[in-house]
Amino acid sequence: MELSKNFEPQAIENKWYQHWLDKKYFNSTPDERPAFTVVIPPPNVTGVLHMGHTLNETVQDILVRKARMSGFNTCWVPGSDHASIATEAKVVQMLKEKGIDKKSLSRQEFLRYAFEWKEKYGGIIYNQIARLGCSVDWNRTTFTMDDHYYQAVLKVFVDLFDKGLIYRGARMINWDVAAKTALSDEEVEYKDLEGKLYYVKYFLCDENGAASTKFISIATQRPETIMGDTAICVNPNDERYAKLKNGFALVPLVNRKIPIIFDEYVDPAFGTGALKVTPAHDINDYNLGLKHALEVIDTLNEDGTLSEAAQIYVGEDRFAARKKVIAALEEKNQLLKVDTYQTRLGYSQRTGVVVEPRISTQWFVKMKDLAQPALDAVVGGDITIHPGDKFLATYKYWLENVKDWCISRQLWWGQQIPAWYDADGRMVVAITELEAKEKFNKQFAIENAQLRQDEDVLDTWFSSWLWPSEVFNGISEPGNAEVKYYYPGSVLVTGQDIIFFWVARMIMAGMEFEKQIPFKDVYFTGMVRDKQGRKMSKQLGNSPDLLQLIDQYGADAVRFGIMISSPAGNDLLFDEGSLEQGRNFNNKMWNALKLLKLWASREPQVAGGAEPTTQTPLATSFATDWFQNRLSEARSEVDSLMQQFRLSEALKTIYSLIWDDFCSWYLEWIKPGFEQPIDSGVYKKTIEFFTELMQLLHPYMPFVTEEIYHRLEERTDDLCVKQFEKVITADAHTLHTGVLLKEVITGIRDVRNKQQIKPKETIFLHIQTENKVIYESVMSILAKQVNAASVSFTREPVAGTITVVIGKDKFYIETEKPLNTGQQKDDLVKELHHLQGFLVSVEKKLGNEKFVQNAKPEVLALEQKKKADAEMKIRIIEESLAGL
RNA sequence: GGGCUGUUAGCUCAGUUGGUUUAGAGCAUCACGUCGACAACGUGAGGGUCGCUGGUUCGAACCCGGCACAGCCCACCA
Repeated sequence: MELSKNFEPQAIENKWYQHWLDKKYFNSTPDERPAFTVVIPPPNVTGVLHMGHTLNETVQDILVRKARMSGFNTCWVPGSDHASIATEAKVVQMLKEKGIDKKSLSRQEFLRYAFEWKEKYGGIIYNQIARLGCSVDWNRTTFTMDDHYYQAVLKVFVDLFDKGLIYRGARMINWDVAAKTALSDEEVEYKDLEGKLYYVKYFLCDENGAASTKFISIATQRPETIMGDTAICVNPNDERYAKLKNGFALVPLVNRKIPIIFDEYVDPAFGTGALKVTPAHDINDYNLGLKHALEVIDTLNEDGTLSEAAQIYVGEDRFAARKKVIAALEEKNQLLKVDTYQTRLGYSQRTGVVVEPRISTQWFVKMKDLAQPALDAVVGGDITIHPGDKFLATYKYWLENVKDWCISRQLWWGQQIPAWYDADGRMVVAITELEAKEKFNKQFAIENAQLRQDEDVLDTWFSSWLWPSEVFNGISEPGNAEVKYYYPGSVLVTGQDIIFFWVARMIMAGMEFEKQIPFKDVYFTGMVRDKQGRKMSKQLGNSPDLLQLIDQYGADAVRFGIMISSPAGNDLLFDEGSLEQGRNFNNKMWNALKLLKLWASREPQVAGGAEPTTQTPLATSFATDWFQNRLSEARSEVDSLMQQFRLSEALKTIYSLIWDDFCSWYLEWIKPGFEQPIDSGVYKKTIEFFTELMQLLHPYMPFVTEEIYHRLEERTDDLCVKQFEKVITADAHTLHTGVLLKEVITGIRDVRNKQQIKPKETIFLHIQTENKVIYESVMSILAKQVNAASVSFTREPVAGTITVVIGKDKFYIETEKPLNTGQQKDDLVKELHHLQGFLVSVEKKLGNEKFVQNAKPEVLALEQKKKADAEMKIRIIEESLAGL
């Protein structure tokens, strides 16, 4: 079959992916092999894969494929998350574009639209995962709103409620005014910015509310909330305000009388030392209000507009109202001054609006008891975090200081909270209405109660925390055969940004419901940024389209590019240049394949046949010997690196093994002469090496390796499931000879370059060495690689030549044209200076009595060897210089 | 405000318990090259007083203190 000039990924990717699917290589059922389980961090169902996912999925696929080829029964579960807020916002937007207002729909109608939307767009991410080559078990695709999953979430809710770990109550929570729902603390992102501090005049008054001309000045960031003020607070030790004891003041604009209270919470040094207390709209004020039994006046509606309670500017948005309040205060001469001020505001992670602290009745999970086992699992070492040093402290701190988790959301897209109320506000928690009625009967002796289910749904993370277990129906059918076999998972690969949202909570859920850790290792990938280090974002337009990249470079090149520049745990600066490098790597291997095919077409001789072989058997046998050992050496390096999750370094090792050792050295060493056939034994060995290389690389670049695997030889099996052989320990002596040979070749080529000897011009090489045996074994390789017409040994320096010194050996290069000894002399002098400097430092060390006394014997011996080597090299160079 | 991490070649990073020939790789750069796999290539080269500063040590990129800069996480001061 004719091979194309370059590797063409488009032509083979779909073919092989389909083939792997047809062969069911990715499908797993429990058997006698050990399981290697990975659950995908489920992306948002209506999302598209961004570069962060790409990195994540690639890392998982590498680990899974490697395990699959190493005797494990691998099971990688794909799926997606219903992402309640994000998806609901998209559906609401879609409806709006169609001219439909969410409010005009019933819950059922809305959910029908939402499921339609999910069916339409949910497939996009799965297609992208497949295009990337991910070896997921598609039969196990799970969605967090699948029936069994939905039931599992409800079951867990009821269970935790019965255990007293879920409660309902009015608390101050974070409110998203755009989505009109409560948020958890984790869903709020804080940003530092420059705000303004307004100093407002509050007139004092008597207990009847009669205004005085005296006033107290108060600093606030949020003048639009003053209508909700229910006190002014000062520090009891602040002498300036001591005379205000039992006093009152009037809220500006609305002239409501409020008490002046005293609490040490107030910092006299900040602002004016007096604080307006607005319990409905600030967490600190709320706590202060509780302590002093203050009235709560909520002046905001759920959408962030001012409520009736505000009395003025009712219905205006909070920020518009702020401007109006400021203007009104100014007009009444009650605005004293405005300062700029560094502050921090909380924004909703999903909708981006400024979050409003709001008192509201919500459902909460008590976290303290759940946190302890999750903490122990990681601190005790049952779960290992990679890179550990970086995240262990963060994880610990969060769990040790964890607060209760607000899990109710005022949305429709999600699992509806299984709490049931009757008209009198009595409540039970039960999965079905029928069960709820039974409970009502039991608890309240009410038969056939008229019940209404809680309108709210649960936080998305309240379903995703069950993921490692419920993808195997571990919650809905506890102890089933699959969950027993696959749980706990092997490794969880995810972004460090969801360590609290998801990782910590999965560990809690695992410990609570399975009584076992959910996975043994956690591997945190860094964040993908652009090459200038900026976050990827739609606004900057620096977030590439994955499918377009795959079309352009091929999936293997994308995987290569993202992995080669992805040091463990660090952020990754994404640069298309690295994809190019991946594409070039594909071509390099493709061309090596073409070379082998070229040799094959020249009818390889039968080894030991009648015809004389054209190669020096000794030389080719060294080449194959050497590469065999080099391969073993690299394989154990790769294994060790991968075990430490140093995937980028492992890839670099393989890359260099293939490009440098195999293509640049080995193939050149065994390359037959012009129009000569290759020795069949060497050819066979080479096919084996190439095969092993493809196997080693396959987890990283599955498509090109599978293709080459099948083109190297007719096969009935597939690389995808080819099991790794045991690594044989490499022979150090052979490896060392290889290193020496490369060094000699490079040294001589360097001289050729500097002397401007054309590649076609031959040289005569004379070797002066005490170790002839080594060079005899590689003589023909050496001759070919430096284009020497002859290689001979000598006991004496050869006049009229250029000398190259490698180790203890000298190489005299003789040519027919005159040589530039000036250049040679400069180089030798430079080298001499370097060695002399080095010698001085070694001698200094050895001359130091304390060193000789304290250093370990092997260190001392090494230093002495260094000294001897340096002295010898200096002597050799001096001799060479004398001969010039 | 508290905590964590980092600072090594133009860029991105290695450098494993302090000693392994006075610091390594990839990319980028430069020179030469179209030779029968490969110019998306080959051969070779140049490039770093390891952020600064004290200290420990016979010996420090590595250990300790201080400083500077960068990044991240956490925190209710109006």
